[in-house]
Amino acid sequence: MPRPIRKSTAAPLRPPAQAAESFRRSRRDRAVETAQDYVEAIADLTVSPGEARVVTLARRLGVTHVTVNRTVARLQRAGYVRAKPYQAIFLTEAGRKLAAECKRRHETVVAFLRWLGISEKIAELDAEGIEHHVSPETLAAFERLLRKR
Amino acid sequence: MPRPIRKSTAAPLRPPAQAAESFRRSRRDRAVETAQDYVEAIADLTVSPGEARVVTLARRLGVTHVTVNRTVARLQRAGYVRAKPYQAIFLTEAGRKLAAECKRRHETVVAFLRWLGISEKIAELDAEGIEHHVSPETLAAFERLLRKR
DNA sequence: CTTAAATTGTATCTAAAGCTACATATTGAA
DNA sequence: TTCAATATGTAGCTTTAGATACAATTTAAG
Repeated sequence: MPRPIRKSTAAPLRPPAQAAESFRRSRRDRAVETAQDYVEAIADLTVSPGEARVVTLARRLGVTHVTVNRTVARLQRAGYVRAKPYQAIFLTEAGRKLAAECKRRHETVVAFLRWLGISEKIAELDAEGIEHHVSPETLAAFERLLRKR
Repeated sequence: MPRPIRKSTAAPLRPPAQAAESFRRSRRDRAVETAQDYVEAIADLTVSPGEARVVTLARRLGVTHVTVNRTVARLQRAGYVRAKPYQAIFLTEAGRKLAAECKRRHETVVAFLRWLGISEKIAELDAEGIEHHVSPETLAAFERLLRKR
């Protein structure tokens, strides 16, 4: 009964494709977020308590050791970590580089939120979600503001 | 060979659990992000071109009509939309409310990024990812700054 | 040196979100 | 009114990320 409303027979293809771009990026981001969280946590744990083990990672990330296991295997395939059965997990050069970038970006986002007057706790919480979606341009804008504060 | 390094026999449980909180929230958020993107898109399309159809939504969100179909079914189970086979998709009262909240938040984030000097295009792109992770506190801080600009 | 506890690994399930390929329904135009 | 094009639906595959239950290994303590 109710017929679809269409502006023309030839459906518009350009404008919608452009509008979809931000959604696509947002989704694609999700695939690397986990990797970033893991390498950052591994880098932390390698400093203290001295090495990254499966259970320690699981506690830090709030998941079971099974999830950690599978994800670490994937990160190894992707070339970010080295891991052998029943041993500690180490970052590769690529992993260390990624971790450093993430750490810097995370700290910038937290500092920026703190500058806005957000409490330490909320800033940490929000940053964890936000940091993965901040473009270089926006990160630069954050840093600019923090410098001239 | 290499033995795990442990500070004490009784592994610390409190501090790590607290650290894991932000990761858990960030992950939990992901589950509702899709719902928010969909209801916002449906609300838009209901205004123009007049109704939300499966293909239109698919083009807007940059996915196939199959994905839209399955997700719309889930949103219906969740009580956000009404949808019957081969007909347009409508928001329920709950869906309209959620869409309005998302729209307002999205616009605030974009306006804030624009205020920081970010270009329209990048602001839109970043906002799409960031908006889902902005707490009420942080949103309020954005609005405060925009008011006294 | 044995053994209980902790850690790590494996098998298997679930759910979300993406896809292609194919089937069915609807619309609009000849 | 038929029919081709468009829209919608369905079947089945993939990946990611979570889980429980159970098996195997390692560590630490007696």
